Amino acid sequence: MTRAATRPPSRNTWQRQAVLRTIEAAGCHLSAEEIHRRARRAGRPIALATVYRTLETFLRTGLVESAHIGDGLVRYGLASDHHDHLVCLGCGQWRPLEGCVVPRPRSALTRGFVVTGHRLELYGYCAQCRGPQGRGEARP
Amino acid sequence: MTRAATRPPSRNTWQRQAVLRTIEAAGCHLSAEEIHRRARRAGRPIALATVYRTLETFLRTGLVESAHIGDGLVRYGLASDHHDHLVCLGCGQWRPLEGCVVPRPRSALTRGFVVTGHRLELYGYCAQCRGPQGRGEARP
DNA sequence: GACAAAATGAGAGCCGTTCTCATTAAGAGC
DNA sequence: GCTCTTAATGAGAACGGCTCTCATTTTGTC
Ligand SMILES: [Mn+2]
Ligand SMILES: [Mn+2]
Ligand SMILES: [Zn+2]
Ligand SMILES: [Zn+2]
Repeated sequence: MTRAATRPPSRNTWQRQAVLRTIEAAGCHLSAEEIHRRARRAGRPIALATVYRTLETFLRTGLVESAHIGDGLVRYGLASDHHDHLVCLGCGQWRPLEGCVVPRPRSALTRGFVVTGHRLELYGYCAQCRGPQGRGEARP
Repeated sequence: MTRAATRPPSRNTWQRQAVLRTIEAAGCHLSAEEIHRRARRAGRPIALATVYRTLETFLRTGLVESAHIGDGLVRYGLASDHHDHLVCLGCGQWRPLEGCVVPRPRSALTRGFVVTGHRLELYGYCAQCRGPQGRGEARP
């Protein structure tokens, strides 16, 4: 028989390094295709499927976090200490907010429910999308 | 020339009634396909595209609200006053919380960003899933 | 009832994501 | 360094939720 499983299989490929570097370099969460495009531009041509697989791996590891904004794209970013997010309804930008805005809810409200965490997205419009005089079409 | 536009065009079809009745009858938010299935089972065969179009119309009207849970499906439910949600990491239950827990964020934190709304999910475990001794697998 | 156009049905098309499988190459062991 | 096992990759097909197209039906108005 062959060798028994020892540790979680994980190989250090340049593709994984490229994906991680791309995510680190970005100031906000990126879609898979955007990560693909940037990683590709910054180095060797990597396959889109590899990007997806790598992101999946990083999610399992806890290295990155993912989020659905509502436009059909999943965004990926470095997982760090807890923080809430600002989401621009104009351009879809997904950016971290400094710290946490949510107070511990009074247990009277959560009857029987033990709260272990939360996820908050603040919706609105960034400076560019609000524009000079403040245009901004609402997206429900 | 023809008559000028007077009011927002909206016709009262049995399909729209069926979709609304289905959503009202459900105690929770449903996916478009689930609404399609139920409406269909409860009456005449309605087209999936019609369900989507009707939901879009209801969203514009403000009759229904939509939400992404994170599994790639959009869920639709009756729009009511704003409320946050409790999500059980054990059973996936998604239930409304009385009122809103989120304070207006200090503008110092949101530099240049105009906040128009938010979405908050409190994660944790419901009474059943906490159980007698408190089992409960985490969902990232 | 006649009419204009909103709304529908059926299915093709779109697009982000996942899967398949032949090929490559990372890491363990020598 | 070389060999070997198999994790990982690349290329493209497949998948699935959603949207679009267009001929046809139906609504609301006159
Ligand atoms: Mn984040
Ligand atoms: Mn709700
Ligand atoms: Zn913006
Ligand atoms: Zn539960």
